[in-house]
Amino acid sequence: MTTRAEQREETRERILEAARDAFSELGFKAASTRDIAARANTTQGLITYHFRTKDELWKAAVGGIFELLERKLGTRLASIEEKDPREFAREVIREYVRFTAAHPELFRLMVEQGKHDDARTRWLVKTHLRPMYENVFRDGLWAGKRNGALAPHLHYALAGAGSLPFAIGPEVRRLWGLEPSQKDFVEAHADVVAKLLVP
Amino acid sequence: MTTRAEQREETRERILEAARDAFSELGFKAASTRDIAARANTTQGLITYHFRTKDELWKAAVGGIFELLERKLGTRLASIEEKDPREFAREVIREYVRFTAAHPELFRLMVEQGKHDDARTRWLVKTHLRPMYENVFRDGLWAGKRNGALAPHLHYALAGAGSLPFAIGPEVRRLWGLEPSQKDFVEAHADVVAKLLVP
DNA sequence: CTTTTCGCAGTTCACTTGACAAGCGAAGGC
DNA sequence: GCCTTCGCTTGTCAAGTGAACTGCGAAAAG
Repeated sequence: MTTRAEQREETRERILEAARDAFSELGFKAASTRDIAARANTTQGLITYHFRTKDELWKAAVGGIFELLERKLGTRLASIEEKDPREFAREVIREYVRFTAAHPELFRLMVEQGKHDDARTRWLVKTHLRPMYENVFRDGLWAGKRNGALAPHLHYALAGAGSLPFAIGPEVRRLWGLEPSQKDFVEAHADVVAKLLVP
Repeated sequence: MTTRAEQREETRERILEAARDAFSELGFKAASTRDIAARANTTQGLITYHFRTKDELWKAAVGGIFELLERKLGTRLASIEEKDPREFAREVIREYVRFTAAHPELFRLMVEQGKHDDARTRWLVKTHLRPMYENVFRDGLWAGKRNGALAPHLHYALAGAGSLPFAIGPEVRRLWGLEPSQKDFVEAHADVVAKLLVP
């Protein structure tokens, strides 16, 4: 016995999850609302009903990812207990790598949107990227480090080095015959990146 | 006074350049042949005439980028003269970063295609990524280094860390107010990445 | 029990997409 | 100089595309 409100919320969430998959896989334009509806086991008309336009569906879907990220990554970083500051920094970086390994959609979306300078990018930066940078990175990851002008370079070095092999998993499999989702690979990559950034 | 063969080659090249822009900006599916035609100042029918299908146009366009890359990057790396092996390695990495800064399409295409495991990805790996990796990276960049199992991790760390801020220029501008195409930024980033990878 | 609400599927509409076919007109072979 | 070749434009087609507008049936409200 599900009430109407529950039912509504459940289908909305089903559509959002399908949209997250489709948008991060294909990009905004190439992902069709009919494809998303099919992945969510419903029809295209329902998407219009719940989200009015494709643009609002995108915002809701992407917003969902980032909220999840900020929650999960935030609590993970807070749970690290380590006295040696350098080893602490390394473990924070390892946690970040483990995270992007489990959620490659984030990096895909960042690259996909960061290429353009449209309304969606502006919305993404203002609503999620800037707050996430300020909370998670500046006040969490780099907390205490006064690296000043080097900050942006280290920021993108970490994001790029840590996320790339997981974002392009199919290519890694084809080119190296390795399975980037396997725990061995994730841990090895996390350790390499951590030791590169904190020697 | 242009001969027919010259004219033909010139328009083909104009279309290919427009296709390179469009494909790396929008991805394969979202880049329409009509848009590409408009960028090249012609009509859509002409693309079908010269390349038959969108897929063959993509192969020709992408192939062109990689050929340019292999030539340019290869000669750049060969021109470095430096006795100290560690400083040599750093300078090689700096050259690589300068290169991706000037050609962000490469990284965009890699991420765009590396997400999928379709016929295009297989073609890309077999025709360009594997040869390029073997010639430029294994026998050029990492030449002599026996890093064994670490090779793939260092490979993606360099590619990701070195290329990301240039691939997502618009985001860098919005988020940090920096201009990643400026020489200062490129050199600073090249130096940071070089010193991270070769301490 | 009656009436209203509303989550949802089906259909339609204007428009874009890749591919193709027909025709034009000038360059090039004879 | 005539006629063939061929680079190129235009028109057309079927298959999608996003958005809107139905109508129904069951849950909720009275």
